[in-house]
Amino acid sequence: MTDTTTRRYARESENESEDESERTDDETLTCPECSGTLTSDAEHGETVCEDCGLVVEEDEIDPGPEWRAFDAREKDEKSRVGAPTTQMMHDKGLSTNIGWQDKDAYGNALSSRQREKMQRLRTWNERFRTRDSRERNLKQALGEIDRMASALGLPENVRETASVIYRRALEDDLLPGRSIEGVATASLYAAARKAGTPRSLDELTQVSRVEKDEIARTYRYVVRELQLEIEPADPESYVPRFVSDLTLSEEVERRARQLLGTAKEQGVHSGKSPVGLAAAAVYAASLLTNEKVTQSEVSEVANISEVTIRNRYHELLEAEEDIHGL
DNA sequence: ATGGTTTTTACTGCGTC
DNA sequence: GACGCGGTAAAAACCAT
Repeated sequence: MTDTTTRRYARESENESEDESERTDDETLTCPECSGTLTSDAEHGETVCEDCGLVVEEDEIDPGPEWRAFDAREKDEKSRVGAPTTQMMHDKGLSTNIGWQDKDAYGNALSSRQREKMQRLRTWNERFRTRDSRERNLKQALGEIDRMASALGLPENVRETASVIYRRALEDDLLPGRSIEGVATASLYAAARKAGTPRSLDELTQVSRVEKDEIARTYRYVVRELQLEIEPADPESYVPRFVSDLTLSEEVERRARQLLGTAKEQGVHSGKSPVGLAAAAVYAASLLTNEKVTQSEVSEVANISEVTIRNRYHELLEAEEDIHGL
């Protein structure tokens, strides 16, 4: 479950991508406390920082099987159940599905009489499955979330989180007076930020059927009502995306993070838009590493004005100098 | 609504290829 | 002459009050 977690923000450069071989299915993240590497441990249901031991998430449920199978035949023999539950389907994937093939459990064709019966059952089952408005509501919203998430290239776990948020909004009766679309978009926006793979409101607006103002308004509302704790986006979380969109090296990414780090220590960053800071850091880093990109290129991928980049990157470089001046 | 802050828009001047 | 860059002033957007 924990393997499709947040996008991987490569921050290593010392250990030359060697020791990856052992646990390739564990995506690496960084610890919020000491920025060490996080390791997810499905058996204990925890995500732990290797350096400081901080347990980031507890009590995750491992929906996988408790047995191991070494080939397809064993898997067939040991498996007793269907697919794991998922928040991404409106009924968590738990409802009954009647197969479309007119075959019985042994694969034999059904008599015409039985076929008619099955057809009626299918109809009724479908009606019950999506009967009350809540379920239909959810169905539509989750579809939207899925659509927007893939348009924005957001990983599956973000969609799951968005689904959970939406579900809670629905349960707390936050929907009346607000559009399904709006709440769905707001949920996704919140989920992306929470997962450390933020997308700007502008980006959300591009894929949503709802106006920017409404998204922002609904987002604030949902966050307040559900008491979601979402810190302001960390500029660093935008860096990898910009770097890769501009096809720059790891080195640039490292420098950019470093610049943002010192800027943070100096407190230069408060009140400024995280996106602007990230863009400026990437630009400044590209200068420092002789992999120059133009301001307009950066402004393009970051959706930020060149003026802002200029202002910010001066401040970043000043902060850097002040540190060295000590 | 209001005022303070930040970002954007638009424009200008300078140096380089 | 086009392009990249820096700077500025005024407008627009944003946020807390």
